[in-house]
Amino acid sequence: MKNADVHHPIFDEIADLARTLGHAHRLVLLRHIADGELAVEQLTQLSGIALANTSQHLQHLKRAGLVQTRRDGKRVLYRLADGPIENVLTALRSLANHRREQIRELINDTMSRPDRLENISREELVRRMRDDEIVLLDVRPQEEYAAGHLPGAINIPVGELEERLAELPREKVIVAYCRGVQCVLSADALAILRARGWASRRFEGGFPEWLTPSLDVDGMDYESG
Amino acid sequence: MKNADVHHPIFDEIADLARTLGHAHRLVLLRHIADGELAVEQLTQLSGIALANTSQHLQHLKRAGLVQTRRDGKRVLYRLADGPIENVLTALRSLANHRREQIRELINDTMSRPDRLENISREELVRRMRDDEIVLLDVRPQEEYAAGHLPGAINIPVGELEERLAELPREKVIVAYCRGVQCVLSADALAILRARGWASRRFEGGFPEWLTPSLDVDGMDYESG
DNA sequence: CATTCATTCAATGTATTGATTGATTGATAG
DNA sequence: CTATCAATCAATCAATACATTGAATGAATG
Repeated sequence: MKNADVHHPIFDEIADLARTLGHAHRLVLLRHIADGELAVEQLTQLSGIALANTSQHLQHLKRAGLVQTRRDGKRVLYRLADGPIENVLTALRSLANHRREQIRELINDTMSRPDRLENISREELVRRMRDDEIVLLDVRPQEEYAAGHLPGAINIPVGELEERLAELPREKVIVAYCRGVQCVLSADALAILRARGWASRRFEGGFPEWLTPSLDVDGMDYESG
Repeated sequence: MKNADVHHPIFDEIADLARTLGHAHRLVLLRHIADGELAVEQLTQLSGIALANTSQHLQHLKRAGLVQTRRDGKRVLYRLADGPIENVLTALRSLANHRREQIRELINDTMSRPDRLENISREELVRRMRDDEIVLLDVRPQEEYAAGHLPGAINIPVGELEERLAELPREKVIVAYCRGVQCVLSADALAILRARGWASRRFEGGFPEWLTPSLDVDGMDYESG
């Protein structure tokens, strides 16, 4: 027996639908439209999306059968199509909230035991990097990063951190590091990150500790083999 | 008052989630995983998706928090994460079904009055093209199409129609045309399209009628202005 | 500790998607 | 008929997403 039923075109149709919902602008537009019929320009004002762009997203929604239109003089009014559209939006929203809460718990775990757990050991670092639970953040100046850094680390100097927070994934724990124990860059970074709600920790030893594996590790050979 | 609350990051998070569901492969994988823990290779066999590709999609799902993993010997087992995931899938599926039914009604409308409505008038054609309800299909050979065709028409010669059906949108009525009343190409096309479940009609006059506006039109001037 | 198996990573090419700009269409008012 | 306003189209560019390939990792087995 082949697995023919699995390639059923319904999966493509559902995927198309989901992709249509896969853009914040379209979700915003849908939400407004759900409150009642609106013209394109009203929607641009409510949403702050540029006119032509709004029009394109609206037509995407129309193609997908999620909204319908009618003309009223010069204006084109958009309304929600019938069908269980709001169910889908509600379900998505509640799933997103569920995830948010889980992340919040993670943050609280970390923050309720502030200093004991602020530092992360090398073993935990390696393990959780492998399991993709954390993101390594190198907060040293760009030149130092270029000269060498921990594998997988992304580089955002502390000075630029505030404005580049968008580059960090919301659902992971951020582990910041800098030049080592005596360096305060990563501590500053933690302050910023925690103020903005990220779960964050510190790899205290920084780049130097990474280069000297024998300090607190038992039998792993990195460069000696 | 600004519309700041509208740019709430929750919209981005929901959009990310929706995009994750926006690919047929991931939906297929999710469906299988929902039946119980499965290893990557089992999933490749059930789904027919290439190994590395399966792995990538699975990791996409994991990043999005929809599945979780554990190791069992050499294998990595994927299971559904908790949270209202199945609600979302159910809601999406029922919305997709709703749309399917609407399309089916449309088809039945067309097919139950076969000959009366098989032909589409020029006015109806123009109006429904404008409202984006139909897709114009030119089934003549590629050279004739290149020499001139109706605005917006796509060209698929009848001979290639079977294998290129995927290029046609499922949710619109297909209007086929060819060289004119005495030409049977578009009639053949209709047979193929209807057998595959498309709502389809025929612009009987074909390309020639389009070029001679005065035949059955009242006051529109096309090339006489 | 070399081999094998399951999975993941990394790199590449290609296709899609989205934002932006300026031109165009459709409907109304003067 | 022309001017004006609302909306859409068309074209372009940058960014992203996917599939595919071959290499690399991690765990078990002999």
